[in-house]
Order: sequence, then structure tokens, then C-alpha cells
Amino acid sequence: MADSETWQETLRAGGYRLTPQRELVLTAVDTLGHATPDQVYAEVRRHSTAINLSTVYRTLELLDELGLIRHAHIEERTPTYHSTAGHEHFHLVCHHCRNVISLSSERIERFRRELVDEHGFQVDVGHLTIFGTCAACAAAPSGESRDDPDGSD
Amino acid sequence: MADSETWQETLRAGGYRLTPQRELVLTAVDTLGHATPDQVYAEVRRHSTAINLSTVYRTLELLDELGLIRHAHIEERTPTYHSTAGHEHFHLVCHHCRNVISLSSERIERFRRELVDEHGFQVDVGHLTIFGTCAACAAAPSGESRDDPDGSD
DNA sequence: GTATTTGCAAAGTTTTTGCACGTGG
DNA sequence: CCACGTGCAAAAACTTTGCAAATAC
Repeated sequence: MADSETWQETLRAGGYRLTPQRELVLTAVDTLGHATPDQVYAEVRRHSTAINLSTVYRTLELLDELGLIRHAHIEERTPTYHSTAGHEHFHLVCHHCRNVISLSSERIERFRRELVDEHGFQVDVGHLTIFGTCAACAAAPSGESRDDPDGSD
Repeated sequence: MADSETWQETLRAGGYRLTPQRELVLTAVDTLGHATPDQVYAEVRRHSTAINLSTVYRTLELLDELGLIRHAHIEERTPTYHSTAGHEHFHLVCHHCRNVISLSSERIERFRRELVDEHGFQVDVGHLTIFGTCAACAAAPSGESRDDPDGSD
């Protein structure tokens, strides 16, 4: 993880170059909070046309390897990237309204420890996504609170 | 969930017909434990050539809607289907060796309750996949225990 | 008999790749 | 300068769709 290093230092330390595209992608992920490659591309294009979708894919993969961003599986079949600038967190995603709630990794600490103690399994908290039904959607008898008419996934 | 109904009754109750293809797909998912559409297709083909890949996709979707199977996201961008015949469970998946450990929903009961109490969020346990590092891979300094040379995802 | 389901082939989406050109260090 | 990175276009991988033929009931 980038700890106290700047992203520039992290790239350099890995033997990678600082390019405008890499900065644009990193900034876009920070701005968006959570974003699929397509969304990152769209966000970058708002600031500059000087980027190609395949570069976005390559850059996201690189930044993920370097720990400057992380990805989880919030959408059905596209990874969703998020910044690692803040505290480590995981996600609750509502099946119905697709709202995403971010929770600090402290909230899962006890359960995480149980899995280590009993199974020797170390949870990757930053990658964790928990699906279910949020309070609002559970309360709505039909689907009044839904942004998305389809309750799939 | 299919509770005490047979799969035949569940299909009928939904107004759907009993077809050989639907039985073959359901059996394949039960046999495989966890499987992507491709793997289900391959398994079905071992018993019969009388099925088409698009039918597999359509059938998996239908069986999922009816609760006869469930899907989680174990692979990078393909849903993985599993039977609902046994007890409800969730999955631990190792990033490195890709081994899948199934745990009974009881194992997550306390944490599940915390999320309900504090956030009103009801976890969909059957859909839950937790990524991390298994005991064997944590012990292996380089990567001796890996089936998969790549530690991605 | 007839509405549902399937097979087939074609189209749609999303992601990856090869390669020549451009550029950061 | 020169190895690394990017744009472009084409290919690959995966999934969905339209429609005629087959079939469950």
C-alpha cells in the first residue's frame, strides 16, 4: 500500500514512468469513489481527450498492482475500482437499489479474527463486497425506494 | 428457496415446463458444486449432446430466479452457480490458489446480526464470497502451494 | 392444438493484444 | 537516446437476441 509515499514515488519505486494518463486515471478514481473502467474513461474524457480506453484498462491494472487503487466486485461482471487514499473499507451493496455503503474495516475485525483463528484464512477486506437488502428496501413493500427496477444479482 | 418442494413442483408452480435441458442443467450444477456457465455446459455435454450453450445461459438464469440454484461471484467476471439443495453457505476463496472453502451460514451469524442491528442491512449469505489468503498460501513463502501462478483478483 | 422452449446463427458488449509511433527520464 | 508507454485497430472472449422448428402438456 502507498502508506506515506506519494503516488509519484510509488510509480518510480516500481520502475514506472509518470505519465499524464496515469495521473488522470488516478485522479478520476479518487473523484468517483467507486468506478468501473467505463466510468473512469468517461470521467477522464471530461478533462482531456488525450486518453484511450485500452490505456484506461492497462493503467487501472497497473495502479491496482501497485496498491494505489483497489478493486472489488460490485457490478455484475465488471470490476469496480476505488481509491486507497482513505481508510481501508469494505462495501455493503443493496441488490434492489444498488446503493453502496462503505464501512470501515474495524467493523469486520471480530469476524475477520474468527476466520483467521479457525481456518487460517486471512480476509482481504478491501476486496470484500457484501450483497443484501438495505433498510429502505426492506421497508418498502413493493419497490418504492428503488433506483433500479430490477432486483437482480 | 425450494424448501420442501421438488424442483419439478417449483417449475410447475412458476408456470414453467419440465424439459430435459432444465433437468440436465440442474443436475450438472448439483454435481459440480460450483460452476460457471461454461463449466455447466461442458458437464451437461458429457451426458448428452442435446443442449446448446445459449440454453444453458437461459436455464441458469431461470433456475436462479426460482431459487433452485444461486450464484455468487467467485470468478473474475463470470457468475458461479451452486446448488441450494444443501444447507445455505457462503464461500472463502483464496486469491492465490483459487481454492474455495464453503462455510455454513451459521459461521457468519453473529456478524450478520451486527449488520442488521446497526445498519438495518440484511446480508444475502448465499451470494457472499470472501476473498483472501488461505493458510497454505500464507505459509508458502514464494508460491509453492499455488495451483494458479498468478495471484490476481 | 398451442404456447412455451430450444437450437442455431448472428449481433452485441466488454476486454485484450500487436505493433508502430510518441515520450519521459 | 532508448526503453517504456500510448493510440489505434483488430481480435478475442463472453453473453444476448431473433426467429423458425420442436415439444411439453
